[in-house]
Amino acid sequence: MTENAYPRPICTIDVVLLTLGEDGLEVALMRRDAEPHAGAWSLPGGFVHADADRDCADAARRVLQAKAGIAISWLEQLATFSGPDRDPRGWSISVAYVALVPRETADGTPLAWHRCDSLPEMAFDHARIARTAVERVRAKASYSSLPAFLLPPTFTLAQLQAAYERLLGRPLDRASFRRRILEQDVLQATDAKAGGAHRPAQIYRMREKDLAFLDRPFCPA
Amino acid sequence: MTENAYPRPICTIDVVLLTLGEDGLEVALMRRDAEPHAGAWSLPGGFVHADADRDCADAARRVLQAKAGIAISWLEQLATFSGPDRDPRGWSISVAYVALVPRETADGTPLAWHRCDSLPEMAFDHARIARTAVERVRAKASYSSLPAFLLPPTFTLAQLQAAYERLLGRPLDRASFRRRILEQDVLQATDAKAGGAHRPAQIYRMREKDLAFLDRPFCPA
DNA sequence: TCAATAGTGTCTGTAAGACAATATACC
DNA sequence: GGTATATTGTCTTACAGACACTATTGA
Repeated sequence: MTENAYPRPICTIDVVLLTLGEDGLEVALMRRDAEPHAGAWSLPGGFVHADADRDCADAARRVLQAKAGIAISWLEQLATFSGPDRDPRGWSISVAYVALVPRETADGTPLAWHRCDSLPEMAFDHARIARTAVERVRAKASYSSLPAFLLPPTFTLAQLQAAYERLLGRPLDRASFRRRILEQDVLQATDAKAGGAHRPAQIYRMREKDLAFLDRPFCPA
Repeated sequence: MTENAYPRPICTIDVVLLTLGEDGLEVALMRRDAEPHAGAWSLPGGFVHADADRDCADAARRVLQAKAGIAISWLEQLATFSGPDRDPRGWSISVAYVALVPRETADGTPLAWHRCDSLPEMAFDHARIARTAVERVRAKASYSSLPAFLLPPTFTLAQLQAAYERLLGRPLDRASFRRRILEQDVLQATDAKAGGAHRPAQIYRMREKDLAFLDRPFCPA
């Protein structure tokens, strides 16, 4: 590796911020207010601030705080997209992140939420980035506790099962779901019960803050 | 996103080139011949060439061709590592890739191969990058056809099973392995048989060039 | 015929899916 | 008690793991 004789690429980060609506995943989009692609839909993103950001994930958190006013419960690096043509300003790199927020948090946000199965035209290669994120999240739903990060901090098993079902795109057996999830030891029963006009449900929270991997995944088929 | 008022980070790519030895995964390292960290072990890598590379993966392939003289059978983006301290020259980004080569290809290479379970001191954060790659490859072994990419284009079931076992770190039942792998329909029998002093084994090749995901993963435990 | 490895058949325990039965709340 | 949902129990089936058996080669 010799000293860099090459011009440095443009370096940005972009965030695919997702939440779960009635009809499946929704992504947060913004209208670009500057060129290039002014007026087009785009993912929240921006340049890395070398003086302030400790790394790219930190930049992603800063952008979410600035543009959506939220601190994120779950953030994961997705992939890095690069090439000479994706940004008209020149050879560029975008480090993309996926973030998940519960519906309630999403609704308190100035962002525009779009259903992921019918994305609008988007600036740069942002549509491709968003599709990659959706694939990743769906895949990860089958073998991890990821869907819990689309729910509020406490939830019932029925709510959790509904989140899995919407991500996996198929119904799950109630009894099997309960057995599998509970024996994974990722949930912790709280001392609260859900109200309502019927038998109240036990309310759970995640045992750990982090994503947990399931010993036995849900078959994606 | 406003016009970039910030200095652009240093942008490099690094490749964790892996092969499978008797005692498990081995990684290809080089001695750095320039500052910083001259003389230290490092991953093959380099700067992105904005005039020549179509994207970062292309840069990774170019580096492997130049430094190892090989065209790679499998290359996957691993993750991007970034921050102000990982490179003494300044705030930097490294897009890291994992590449797999069969033993025979590895041996025909000018690189130094080190066992992954006892890495030497390495330049930058390359040791961390290498560890992340090894984790990824081990995890992926349990639910995909990845181990086949550490073998020559054709192989016997016994060789494939041995590759899985070395990556998973535990023995697998011969009959179960055969059933599971064959019913996944990822292998294709050739018309050749392996020689040797015993009953010859059927020789297989991958049905597709790409990584295949298994319906039912091998339990990592 | 023996040694060594390849490939097949059978049994058993486990767990998932289906579904019925029971529990618990509010009305 | 009625209704709606939560939770538990039971049955059946599929399959992974264990392991024994058969097959095929060269020596």
